[in-house]
Amino acid sequence: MSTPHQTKPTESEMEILQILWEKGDCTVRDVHEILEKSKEAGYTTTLKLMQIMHEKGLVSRDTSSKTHIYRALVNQQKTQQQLVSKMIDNVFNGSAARLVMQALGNHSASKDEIDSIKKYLDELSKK
Amino acid sequence: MSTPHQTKPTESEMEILQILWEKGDCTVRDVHEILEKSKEAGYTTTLKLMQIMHEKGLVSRDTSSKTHIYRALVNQQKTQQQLVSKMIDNVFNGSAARLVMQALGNHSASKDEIDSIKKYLDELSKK
DNA sequence: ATTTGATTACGAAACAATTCGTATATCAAT
DNA sequence: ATTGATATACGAATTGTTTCGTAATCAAAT
Repeated sequence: MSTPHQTKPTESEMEILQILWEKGDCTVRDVHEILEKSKEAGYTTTLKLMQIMHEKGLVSRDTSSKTHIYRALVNQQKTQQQLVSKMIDNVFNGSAARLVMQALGNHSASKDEIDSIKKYLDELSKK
Repeated sequence: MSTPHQTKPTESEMEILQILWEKGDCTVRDVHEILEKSKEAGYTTTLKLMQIMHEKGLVSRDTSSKTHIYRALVNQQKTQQQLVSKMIDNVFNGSAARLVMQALGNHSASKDEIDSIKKYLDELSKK
């Protein structure tokens, strides 16, 4: 019995998954309105993407009413893990530590974030 | 004066850049032989990829002898930063901390690695 | 000089991702 | 019933990536 090999979501698909993970059940319009804030896109483009995601099994779809309701089917943690692992391999030659430092070296991490990571590392060390 | 907008390398291009960053100057055959260890690929496929990378300005090419010599033109740190930033946005909703924890939560990080990250974080905090 | 082997050049096929126009269906308001 | 607004379905164009076959070129060995 083999796991049904989950194919890696594309960038556009990730944008949509983010929204579904946060909001839960969504119509195409729900998703599209959020997407529009950060991106130029036609409605039917978003629709088509979500239909394809359904074909791929990334999302479920409730078609009982005229307006379909979508929901993420793939797990957020698992998907993130999958993508991070790939990046560690493909970009950082297998070293998780180097990825971490690169991610933190940037301005992007705030003092609070750094503290919470420290705490997390302490937890890890204990084991 | 605008920066010459460096387009994000594809996965295959990253595989090749990794090799060039490590080895320095390489012929197509050099690269191909290393690539073959971890991947099925024809020689002309590798050649074509490197030619395209040259067109894109990712690598330089010395054609003074019959066998051309390639070298990475893009900076390793900058490229990694670019890809990590994109992933933080696209996969982790802008939170570097969450990416870091995801990367570390995995089996992958050893005790030594964790310690070196801690040290790094202390340096960061001081500023 | 000819052959052999390795190299680059070129083009095209195969595939995947993205975008959107147009057609069709449904429902609610008139 | 008709209209208008909104939804999905479908197909196709566009663009980017990957793959590789074939031809042309060159150099070394015979």
